[in-house]
Amino acid sequence: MAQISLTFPDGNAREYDAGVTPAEVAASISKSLSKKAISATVNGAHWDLQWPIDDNAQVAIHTLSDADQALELIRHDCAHIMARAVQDIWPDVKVTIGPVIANGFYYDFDRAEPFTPEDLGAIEKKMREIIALRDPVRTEVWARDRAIQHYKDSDEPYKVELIEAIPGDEPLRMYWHGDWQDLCRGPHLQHTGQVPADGFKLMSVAGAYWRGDSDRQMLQRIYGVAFANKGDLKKHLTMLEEAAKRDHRKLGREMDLFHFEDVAPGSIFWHPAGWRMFQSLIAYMRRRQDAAGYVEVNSPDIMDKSLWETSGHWQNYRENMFLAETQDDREYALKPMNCPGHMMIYNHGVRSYRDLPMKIAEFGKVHRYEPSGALHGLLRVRSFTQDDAHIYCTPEQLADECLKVNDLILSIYRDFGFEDVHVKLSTRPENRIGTEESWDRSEAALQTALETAGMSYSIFEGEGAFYGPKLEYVLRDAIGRDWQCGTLQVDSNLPERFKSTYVTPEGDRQAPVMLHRALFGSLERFTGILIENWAGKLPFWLAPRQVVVASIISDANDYVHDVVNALKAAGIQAEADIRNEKINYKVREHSLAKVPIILAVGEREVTDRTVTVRRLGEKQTSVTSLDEIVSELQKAATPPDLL
RNA sequence: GCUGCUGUAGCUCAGAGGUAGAGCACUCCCUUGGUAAGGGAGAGGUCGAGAGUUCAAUUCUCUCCAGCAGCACCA
Repeated sequence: MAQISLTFPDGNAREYDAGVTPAEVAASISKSLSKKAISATVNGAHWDLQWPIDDNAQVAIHTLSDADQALELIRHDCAHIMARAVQDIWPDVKVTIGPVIANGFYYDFDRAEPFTPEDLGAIEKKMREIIALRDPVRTEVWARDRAIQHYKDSDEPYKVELIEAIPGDEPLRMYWHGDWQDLCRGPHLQHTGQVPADGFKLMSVAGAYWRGDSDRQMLQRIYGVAFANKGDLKKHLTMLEEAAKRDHRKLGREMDLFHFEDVAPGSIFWHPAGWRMFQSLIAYMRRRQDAAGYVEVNSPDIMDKSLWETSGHWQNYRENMFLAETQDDREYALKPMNCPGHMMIYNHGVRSYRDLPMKIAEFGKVHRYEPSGALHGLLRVRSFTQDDAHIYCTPEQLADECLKVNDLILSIYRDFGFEDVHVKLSTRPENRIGTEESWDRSEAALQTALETAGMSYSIFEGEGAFYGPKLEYVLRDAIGRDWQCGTLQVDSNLPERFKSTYVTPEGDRQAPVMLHRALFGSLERFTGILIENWAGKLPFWLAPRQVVVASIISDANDYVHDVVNALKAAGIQAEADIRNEKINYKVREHSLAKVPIILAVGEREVTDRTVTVRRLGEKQTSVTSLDEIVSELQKAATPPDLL
C-alpha cells in the first residue's frame, strides 16, 4: 500500500497508508484525542473523521474546543437528530433538508398535521434520548441509482427529487446513526453523544416552501438554536430577550410615537413625539444634502398611467401599485417611486453639460401595495418616505459621483453612531438591457468608489437590477444585527425611456448617466432601526421628547412654566407636568417613557431659580441654575452636523 | 400571497353555550407630597366583521378583515 505523508499544525509530519482516515490518525496520536476528535481539516477542507485521505496533506484534528468546526457540526448533527426524533415519533413524516444557519439549524418536514408547541417539547425530549444513546455516526458512498432506489423504496419523494436535481452522476454520501439514515454532504460528528444535550433548544415552527419556490408545496420548518454548552445557549436566549425588549413596535406604543389601524394596513399614524423625531431626521438630511450640492424638489403623488408605462413600472409592478379611480376616463396611480417625476423635471427644458452633475432630491412619499405577509411595523410598510435623489451626470463624472455618494453615506451613518458598515455590490444579471461597455463602466465606477474609500464589500454576481448594477449599504446595530439601508444604483434605462439628453460642449445631444441613491432608504424604516438600536433611549438631539419639567408642589407650577418657556426659547422640546401627583409618580412615568431629562422643581428651586436634574438611567440627581441647564441642553440638542 | 397561531376596555391579560371581569391608564374628590406607583369614588366593552348551527353564540362552524412567527416578495 502506498505511503502518504501528513503534516500537522505543529509542523511535524508522519507517514500513513494511503486511505487512512482522520479517526485512525487521531488514534495513532493518542487515545484521548481519538475519543475527543470531532472532525478534521484536510488541506483546508472540513473533513469527516471517516473520510479517507489519499494523498499527502496538511491535517488538523478538531475537538469540541475548536469553536468554528464544533458549532457547525453540533448544529448540523442537531438537525439530523431532530429529523430522526420526528420520524421516531411520527414515522410517516417525510424528510427534506436541514441545513445549519446562524446560531442554529432547521429541518423542513412534510406532515399533514401541524406541529404544535407541545410537539416541540416531545421532539426535544426524544432528541436528548438519541444523544444519550451515543450512537456512532456511520457513512458510506453510494451510487446514484442505488440511492434513488433506496428513497423510492422508503417512500421519501423529496430525497428522490433532491438527488435527481444533483447534476452529473457523481456518487452520493449517505449517513446513519442508529437505524436512521439521511442523504448528506457531511461532515458529521463521531457519535450522537458529542452533541451537548443542554446546548440546544427548539424555537419555533413555521411554513416554508419546498425548494424556496412559492409555487410548490408548503412544508413545516422547525427552527432550533444550538451552542457548545448551556452557558452559550443561555447567552443567546438572553440576547433574544434583549432584542424583544427593543422591538420598535413595543417601544413605539410605550413611548407614544405611532400606531396602526385596521383601516390602513401598513400605513403609519404618527403621534406628535414620533413625528418630531421623524422631522428631525428629515431636517438633518436636508442640511446634509444641501451642503453636498443637491437641490430639493417635489413631484406629484398621483400621476397618469401613461407615465408609469413610459417608466416601465406599469409592466413590471402593476400588481403592487395603488390605483386611483376618478370620474374622468383617465387611470392614475400613486407613485411607487420618485424617479419618473424627477425625469419630468430633468426633461423640462434643455440641459447643458454645464448643468451637470445635477442632483435632484425629494423626500417623496411612495406607496407600494406590499404583500400582506411582508408588513412589519415601521420596517416594512405600504407607504413610506424616501430620502431619494437622482444624480444626472456625464459618463466622465460617474466614478467621482459614486465616490461622493459613498463618502456622504459613511459620514451620515457615523453621525448616528454606525461605524460598522458593509456594502453589497450586485453586478449584471443575465436578463439585462444596455451595452456591455455601459455595464463595464457602471460596475467599474461602483467598484472603484468602494476600493478608493477602502470599504469592506462583497460581490453578488448577477444580482443587479436589469437596468444597472447597485450598491447596498448594510449597517450593524448596537446588538450586532445587520440592517440594509442605503442604496446606490446606476441606471441606463430611464434616461433612454424618457429620451433625456444634455447638450455637450460640441453642441451634440447625449444621454446623461443617472444614479439613484437613498441614504436612510425609507425614513420610516430608519426611524424604527434607530429606536431598536438605542432601545428607545435616543441621543438627546433626536429624542422624541427631550425634557419634562415636573412640579413637586403646586406652588411651583408658575415656575414650571417659566422653565419650560426658557427651554423652548432655546429651541429645546420641553413640556410641563403640573399634575396633582407626587414626584415619585411623575419620575416613574417619564422614565418609563424614556424622556432623557426630568427637571423637578419644588420650593427650593423656586426660591433659588434652579432646577433639580434627573437624567434617564441615573438615580443621582443634581441641582443646576436655570441658565446653566438651558445652555447645556441647547448644546445637547444640536444635531451632530451643526456642532 | 402561502403555512401555522392570535383577535375580549386605551394598554396588559383572565373568562365562559344563558348577552362579561382584573390591574394599569382615564374622570372627579381628598391629599402639597423631594426622585420609579398616596387614598377614595366613578365612567368605560355590539367580546375584530359578516353568515350559519342552536330556544339561546362573545364562546361552536364557515367566510372575510387585521395582527404575530416564518416562507415567498421587496422596483
